[in-house]
Amino acid sequence: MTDRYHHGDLRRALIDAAVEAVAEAGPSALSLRAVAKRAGVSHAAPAHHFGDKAGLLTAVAAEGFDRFADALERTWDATGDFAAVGAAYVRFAIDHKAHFEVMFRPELLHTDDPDLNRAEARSRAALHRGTGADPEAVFNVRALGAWSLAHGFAELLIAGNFPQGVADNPEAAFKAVAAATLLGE
Amino acid sequence: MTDRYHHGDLRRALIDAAVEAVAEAGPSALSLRAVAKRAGVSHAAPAHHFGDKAGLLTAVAAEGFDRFADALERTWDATGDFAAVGAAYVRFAIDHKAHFEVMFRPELLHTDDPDLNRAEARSRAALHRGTGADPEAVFNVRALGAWSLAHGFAELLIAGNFPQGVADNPEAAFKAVAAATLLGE
DNA sequence: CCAGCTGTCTTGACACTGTCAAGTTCGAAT
DNA sequence: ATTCGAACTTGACAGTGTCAAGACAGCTGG
Repeated sequence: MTDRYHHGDLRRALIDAAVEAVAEAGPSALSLRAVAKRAGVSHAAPAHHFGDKAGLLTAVAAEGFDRFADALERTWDATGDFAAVGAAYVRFAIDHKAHFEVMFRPELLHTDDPDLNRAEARSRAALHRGTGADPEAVFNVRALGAWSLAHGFAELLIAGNFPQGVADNPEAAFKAVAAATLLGE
Repeated sequence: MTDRYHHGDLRRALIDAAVEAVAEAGPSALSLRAVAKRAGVSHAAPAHHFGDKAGLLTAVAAEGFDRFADALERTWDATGDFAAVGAAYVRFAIDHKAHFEVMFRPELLHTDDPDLNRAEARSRAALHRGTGADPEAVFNVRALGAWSLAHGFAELLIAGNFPQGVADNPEAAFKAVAAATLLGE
């Protein structure tokens, strides 16, 4: 039924396939040929859309940063609470593990990709807002601290460094940690 | 002069070569054959000592955790101050970027390796001590918070997500961040 | 002194990888 | 109706990890 040529939205299908593959075995084990097979196309089809392997991962990362920004903005608008934004940070890392594992790994990406940079900037702005920092300041210690706390928590958690109790309810655990460590207003 | 067989301490030489290679291009770009060439041996020599690629990276990670524990213990003994331990955490990530990039990436390692587990436990104990947490408690929010803060700061820094001012003097920046965000005693 | 054994390293092979060049197919514009 | 260009395939190449087999060195017991 489907033509061999002109798939329709192969770009989309390849990104989805890549996300699945990354979710299963991590970014370093990703194979372009396996992604192509998963999408039912020839082994060189990905290169046509993304240039090379880093190009495909860059597209995944860009999509990740966009959804990330969405999630952060959404919970900030709904709660206006930093701890909630931090919990959303952690939740995103778990629910979109594949995206997250790629987003902060510049050696796998084309860091000058305009789409990636745009999505990155969105996330950065959302984060800045969520930490209550002055968006004009280039160097805000409160913002760096809040970002570090949420990011470190997320990284350590998805790498399996935290005890079972944390993994069972990560958002609550993060809120407890934030309350116990962060300075008040 | 050098025999082709019985190198002397090939295991050591291979680990060093691997560390150099990782430092240059990251763990995912590591090639066993390139490591072998760097050490001046045949392409299959690494497999004999480490089994496979993950085995070599596991050895690197274990060495990393040992040096990491050393550094943390040293600064805790010298200062007794958490912020100093956190700064040492960050300093280690910078000075031993290659080791650090491998240590927290379980999908690249043999996570059941006894040597790795021993070194990991050493680091964990040193960290626990450095955060002033009860070593018996399995779930200490203060310890998790301090660990997350230092780890997140280190990860974001070496991934290039922080402004230039932070990279210029990372230890001072971390201490400032810790002072501005962490609750007091 | 020397036979055999064990661990160290090499050689050769295999299937798989990313990337490139060339070819094929199809939709659309002219 | 023809040309044109984008989408995708096919085929090739060098490089990869891993495995089996072989070559070598040094020790161990006679």
